Amino acid sequence: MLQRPRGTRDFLPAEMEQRRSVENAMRRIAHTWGYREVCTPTFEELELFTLRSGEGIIEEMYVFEDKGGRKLALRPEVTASVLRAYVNVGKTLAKPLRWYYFADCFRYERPQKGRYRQFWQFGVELIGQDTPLAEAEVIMLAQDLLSASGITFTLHVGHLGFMRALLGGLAPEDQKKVRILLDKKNYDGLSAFLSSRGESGLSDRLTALVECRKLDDALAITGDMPGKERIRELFSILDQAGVPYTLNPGIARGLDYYTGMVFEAFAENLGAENQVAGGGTYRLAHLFGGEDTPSCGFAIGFDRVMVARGDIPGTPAVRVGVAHTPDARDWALHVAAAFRSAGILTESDLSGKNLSQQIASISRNADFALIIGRREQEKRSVTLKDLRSGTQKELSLAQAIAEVNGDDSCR
RNA sequence: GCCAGGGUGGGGUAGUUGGUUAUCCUAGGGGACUGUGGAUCCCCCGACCCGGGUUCGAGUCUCGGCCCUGGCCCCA
Repeated sequence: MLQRPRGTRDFLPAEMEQRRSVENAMRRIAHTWGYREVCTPTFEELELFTLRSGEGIIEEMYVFEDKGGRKLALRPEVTASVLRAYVNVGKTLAKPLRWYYFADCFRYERPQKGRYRQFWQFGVELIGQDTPLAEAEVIMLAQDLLSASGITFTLHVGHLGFMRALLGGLAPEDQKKVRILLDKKNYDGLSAFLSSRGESGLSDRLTALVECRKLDDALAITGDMPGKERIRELFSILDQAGVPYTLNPGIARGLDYYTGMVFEAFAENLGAENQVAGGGTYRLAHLFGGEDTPSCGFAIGFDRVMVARGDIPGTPAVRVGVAHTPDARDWALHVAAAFRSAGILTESDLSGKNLSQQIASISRNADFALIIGRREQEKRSVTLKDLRSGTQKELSLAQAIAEVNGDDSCR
């Protein structure tokens, strides 16, 4: 038997309904913040991604050549595409741009819990505004979106300025090594490494900074630093707005294109892959041939949100099944059409079996049965049977629709 | 790429020291039954992940691969 490709999934209706319900909740939230959807190609020129992240990522991408010999890649994330689109077709729009996307991405990695080779991201980019308020808005929107998804999570907010203030004296290569050691909490290794660079005093200050959870303490460690007032303002906005965040000066996000604020969100009960969102302030547009443009954004790992959320049964729509005798087919079709026009989920029995069997079949998954036989057809009426109470009555079409809709609104 | 544990009908399972036609539940389909309920009866569908090896004989032992689940690495 043919198997689906490794790291991909099939979603059956029950799961798709849950996914769509969360997706729609996120869309609604983004909409109320004034963010509008964009859609970019599923595949892009390979260079778009190597420009952003270096040649190393080719190993972890789906890369292919098309029939014209172009080097292409399935998108491993969407931010690069969105910024490319901005440079290509969006740069004359009035700033700031508030954009969001919901898109599947592809990475060639070892699948595990919350990690698949095809996965979905819900992301937001705020382009062309470089203020603490803009950064705060993006964080608050992330908070709003994750809350709406129904998961419990913690939000960690940091700023690259802290670490830069301490590491400024080191060569870029050494800075990277330090960040990796810090990220792994390998403090002995860190201390040894910094001693070898004649910076032994830095080690304690760095570890203190990474563990630090109060802004004043962090600033005390870094001393005077560029952008200090701006950082104060950002966190003051978050405090004023009551955003439940944890200060985490240790977030490095490992990437060179982040320029200031960075944040991550972690969900419970997700195992090793518990990060459900990440983002920050960055600059990318100039890499793709545009003007240097400040941007801020994040992506939510939609599949991880769904795993963290667990099964939350939705309220099923009221369902109506239509049973009919062969001589009443035309009236039955008319009745079904009228119910659907009224917005009611209406399934016609297609089997042509006798009424008894049709009703038996309908009663397995519907709330009401409509029974349409010659009697009803002649009187232009319907027999509506409430399958939960077992009661039934013969009604006009309009009355029956009102009855079912009334029941629906009580749910 | 690395480590560990797994893989028997669609789902869940039994399968003894290797030994008939692989068990049971459930789901699905069909029939009996043409104006009223999920019933009943009968029938059907459908599995040992794939390939090599050992053996008279492999679901069972062995090797390789694939896939799944955790974890490591990575994480744009």
